[in-house]
Amino acid sequence: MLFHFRNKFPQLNPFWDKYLKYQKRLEVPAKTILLEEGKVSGQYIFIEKGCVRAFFNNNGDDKTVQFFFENEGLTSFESFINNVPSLVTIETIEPSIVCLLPKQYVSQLMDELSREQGFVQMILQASASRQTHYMNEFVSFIRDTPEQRYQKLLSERPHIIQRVPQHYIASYLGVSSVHLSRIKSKLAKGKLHF
Amino acid sequence: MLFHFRNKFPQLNPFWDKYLKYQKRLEVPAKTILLEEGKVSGQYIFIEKGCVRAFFNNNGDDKTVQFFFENEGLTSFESFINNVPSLVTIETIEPSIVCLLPKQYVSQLMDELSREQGFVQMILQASASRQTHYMNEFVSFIRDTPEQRYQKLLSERPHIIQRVPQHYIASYLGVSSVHLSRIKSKLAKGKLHF
DNA sequence: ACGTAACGATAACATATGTTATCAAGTTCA
DNA sequence: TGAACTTGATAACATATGTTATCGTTACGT
Repeated sequence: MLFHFRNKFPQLNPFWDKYLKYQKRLEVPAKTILLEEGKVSGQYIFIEKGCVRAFFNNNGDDKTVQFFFENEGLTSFESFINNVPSLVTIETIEPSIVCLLPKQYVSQLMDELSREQGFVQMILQASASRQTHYMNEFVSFIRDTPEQRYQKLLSERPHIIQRVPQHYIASYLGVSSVHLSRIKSKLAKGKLHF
Repeated sequence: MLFHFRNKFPQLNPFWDKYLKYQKRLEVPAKTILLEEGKVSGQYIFIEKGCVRAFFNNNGDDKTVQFFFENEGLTSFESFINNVPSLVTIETIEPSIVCLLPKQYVSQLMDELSREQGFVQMILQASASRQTHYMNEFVSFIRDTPEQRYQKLLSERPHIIQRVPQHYIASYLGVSSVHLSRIKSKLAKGKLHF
């Protein structure tokens, strides 16, 4: 969220910069859990290098909700703001370097910013955008077949398919990894018209 | 959104009340479209009587996203805030009485409120809650079978099943109306163990 | 360097769900 | 009142997707 703001409202950069020094820079291996489902989020996470996913657990298998890459920031927003247990686990996919900013500083920063002109408008817009994003994901999930969703991913966000193991992508698309294999092989055959 | 705020922050009631007089009260039949997919939302909708649904269209058939009843307020949030085309259509299900507050007044009200202490916190919390709601819907959509989702609806929000035609419920659950019939008949049989 | 785990493809089978068509009951409206 | 529409159930069939198991390849830790 924070970084999202930063990109969209560069005039506020001085405020962000004041808090850079409170970030804890951490080098972690793949499959490191940064926030566990059911725990309250206590820090804002910025990805300097690597990638992570957010997922929730269902019995043994899990469903991936979103992927994040370099220069993106994230947290379990609702958990962070409302002090409630997070619905998702956040876990690194690759060995990564992350910067963590404890919640107390984020709150301080928010307080400071809230006295700036136009901040409410900014918050509202950012919230609305985030909501649009989730809504679009949801709509696509319902409207499109897994095959269409895979093709969209392939054309619109190919870096995900390149970097993320296939079973995570399968769980993101909402199918079993076996079925994703089927989809891929079907698409591959479609191209071999010689 | 507005009414949601009102319930949660009664100390701000005086502000809301100032704008009541700008609301346009409208009596409309069932199947009246209050906001069309693709159009920009220009007003906040409050339901005095009746019920409405939000849905998006896919080819001919549509997918219901949410139901709203008496004393609830709604708008296509992202469209309203960011002046972008709405992803959903909003339509009455029953003959209803709705109150519409044009966007300009909502903006004015927001400006006024934004000077109040704690408003930013309130906005953030409300955004986070809304996000949690959609996330929960999404999670349930993925995690639960249509049958489980129907049973949840039955136990947690029975008024929906009582008042809303079955094919809307089917589209909300993400199945065909035929399949919802199957689910219902299966559940009915399960109860007849004599 | 070796053993183990992770990853991905494929086959065979089971199940869930969609589609189309038909029928019956209830509602609405001219 | 009667015709048209809405709502809901059911059957028959087609398709999509899940599950389990097997196999080969690659990556990784000790």
